[in-house]
Amino acid sequence: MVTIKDISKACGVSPATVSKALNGYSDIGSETAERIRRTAQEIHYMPNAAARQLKTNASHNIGVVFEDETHSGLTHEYFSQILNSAKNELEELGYDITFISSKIGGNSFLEHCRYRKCDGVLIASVDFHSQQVKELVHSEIPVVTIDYSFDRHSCVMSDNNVGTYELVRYLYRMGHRRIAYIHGEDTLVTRKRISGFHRACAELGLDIPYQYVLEGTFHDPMKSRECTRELMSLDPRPTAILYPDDYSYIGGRVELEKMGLKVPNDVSVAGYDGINLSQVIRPRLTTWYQDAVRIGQEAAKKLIDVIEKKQEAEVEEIEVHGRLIEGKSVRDINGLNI
Amino acid sequence: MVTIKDISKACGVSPATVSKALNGYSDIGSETAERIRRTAQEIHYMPNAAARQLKTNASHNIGVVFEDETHSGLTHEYFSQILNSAKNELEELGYDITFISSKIGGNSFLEHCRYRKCDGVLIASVDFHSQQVKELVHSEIPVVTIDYSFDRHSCVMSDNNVGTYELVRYLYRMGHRRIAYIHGEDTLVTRKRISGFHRACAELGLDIPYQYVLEGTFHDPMKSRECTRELMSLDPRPTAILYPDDYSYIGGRVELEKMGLKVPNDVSVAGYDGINLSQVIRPRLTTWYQDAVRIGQEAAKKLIDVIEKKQEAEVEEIEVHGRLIEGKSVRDINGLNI
DNA sequence: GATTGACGCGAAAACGTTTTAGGGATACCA
DNA sequence: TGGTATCCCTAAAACGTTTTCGCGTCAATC
Repeated sequence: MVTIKDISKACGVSPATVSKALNGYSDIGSETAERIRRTAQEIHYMPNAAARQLKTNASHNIGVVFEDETHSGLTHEYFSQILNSAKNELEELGYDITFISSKIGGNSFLEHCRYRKCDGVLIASVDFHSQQVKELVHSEIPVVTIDYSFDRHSCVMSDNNVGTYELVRYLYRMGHRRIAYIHGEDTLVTRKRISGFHRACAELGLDIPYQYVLEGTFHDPMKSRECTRELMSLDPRPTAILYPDDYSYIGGRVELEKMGLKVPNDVSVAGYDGINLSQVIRPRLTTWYQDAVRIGQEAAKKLIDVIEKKQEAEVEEIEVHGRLIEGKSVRDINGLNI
Repeated sequence: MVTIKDISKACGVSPATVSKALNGYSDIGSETAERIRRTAQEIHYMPNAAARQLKTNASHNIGVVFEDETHSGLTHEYFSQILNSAKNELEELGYDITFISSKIGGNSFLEHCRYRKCDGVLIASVDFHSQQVKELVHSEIPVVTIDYSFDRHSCVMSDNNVGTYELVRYLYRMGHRRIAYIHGEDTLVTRKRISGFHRACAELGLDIPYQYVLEGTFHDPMKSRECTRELMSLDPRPTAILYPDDYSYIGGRVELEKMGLKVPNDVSVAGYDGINLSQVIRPRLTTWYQDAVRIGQEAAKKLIDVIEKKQEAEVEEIEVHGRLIEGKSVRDINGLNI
């Protein structure tokens, strides 16, 4: 392995000088610095991350907490995209990422982070109420969360309130008045969405019966099949259903087919997320697109920001705007007597 | 930060003794060792990974090379599952994983690995012909590949030859004789599958016209739409189509619907992979299940094996068995005059 | 000619571990 | 008694960096 000493010998200077030259210190003569840099290139010098970390106490390593118990973290298109985009952004900034699990270097997220000396942590797709997560958030390590907000910590999420608000308004414009909503389990995101739902209903003067609003589960086709069946056995039936996410709709759809109902002729539907899949199935799904790529980027940038100017990087709740994707899954029933 | 010295002071022994006790060396008295371990627990000692790595030259860190240029790595269900399962297995064995990119610590995969001192590397879902990958494979770093095989290196893949072989036989049993095959781009996996296809055809005495075998692209619904259209405009039409993977079928399906053809009444189809999605759509897809979880596990175990007994860990090509998932997408046309 | 400041560089300590080589007890054997 | 084996433990060096502090040189200024 080629070290700083090899360069120092080759150039006839001290190791200290090499280190400084390579790190761009100003107290090294410009031609010396140039010579050192050239030599480093030539003999393929590669700094030793461990040694550097030992001295500087900075690992240039970002921990990522993704739920893996349910195995829904990495195989979840929305979260995968976020992770992928955060990863790209972090690499751009010179940081690696390490998956944090509670099994390594101790038995909690925090201990794993300490063991690897993560400069910061990104938390997403996880049970935010768990003791482990709380412990991590309240530790000395900079943290940015995605789709959840803790006091005194920055977070990134999409405009959930606006999303359902606009979806409802869209359905209304298409003539729908009996709008059902299967929402996700109780999380901050869900609460914002429900609030957007009610806000729109209030503004539009819609009086939605409580049976039309059901608690489902995110990313769970089976649960949404149940809910769909329940909704469609009400009298009167809803003319449109809002699903908690696109993937859940896939389940609901099976149930609708089973009942002999066609989308959108017999019932209109809309999803949430705007994953690729939703635009590949037929009819193309009308849905609210969450810009997962931007969410990942913003989270990464904010985290680095917090790490680098620790003292006072502004604590903020970054909202990433989504947009309506108009598919073919909502029927215009204006004028029809339904 | 609490170090080995704090323990040594608290216990009145030397740092060396602490280190040995904690690492289970046999030349430490049992009650001393016990006392040291207890103290370590009490004051929440956490070894410093960087310092340890600097001394031992082992990082307990595994590099993972996943393609991200096409962004199909992390959002690809099959590969995500492999990654997730490899990650779990590696964590079980005390290893962390780090995503390797060519942007950090130099400008190639190899340099990044060296910078982070990865003990080994897992390569999957990547252009195996690229210079970067070759350089990495031929370096001093232990490597295990997934779905591709290099000389003198172990690899893991599923029984691709058997997969298509059995699919064809299944279609044959269901009465199909005009079987079309859209395969993936030219890779080792594809070649094995094509060979399985022809082997079955030969055994069954099927004479498949060359127009029935088309080169598509893995995981690309659009490309498979094209191919589907091409196949269905042939005369005579195939009665069954084998797709390169489940996800690709989603595209083909749209084209079939557009042509007014129903699955499986008008045409039978089968996929490959057995991802969740394929069992959630209707009709449920008949497909060959690749055991991504086992693939990830085996790859992880093999890699650690190579790392730990470097000299002669057996070089092997590990084949993970899949199985047929019988959905509803293939019609039994025995006796029908088609 | 003396003083000062800027500039360019190096010595050495430090980060927290692991590991080698050996030292002091104690016990056992001849 | 002396030798030797066994057991427990330690001193100290080493891993490859970074960084503080100070030193020498040279030019400019008084």
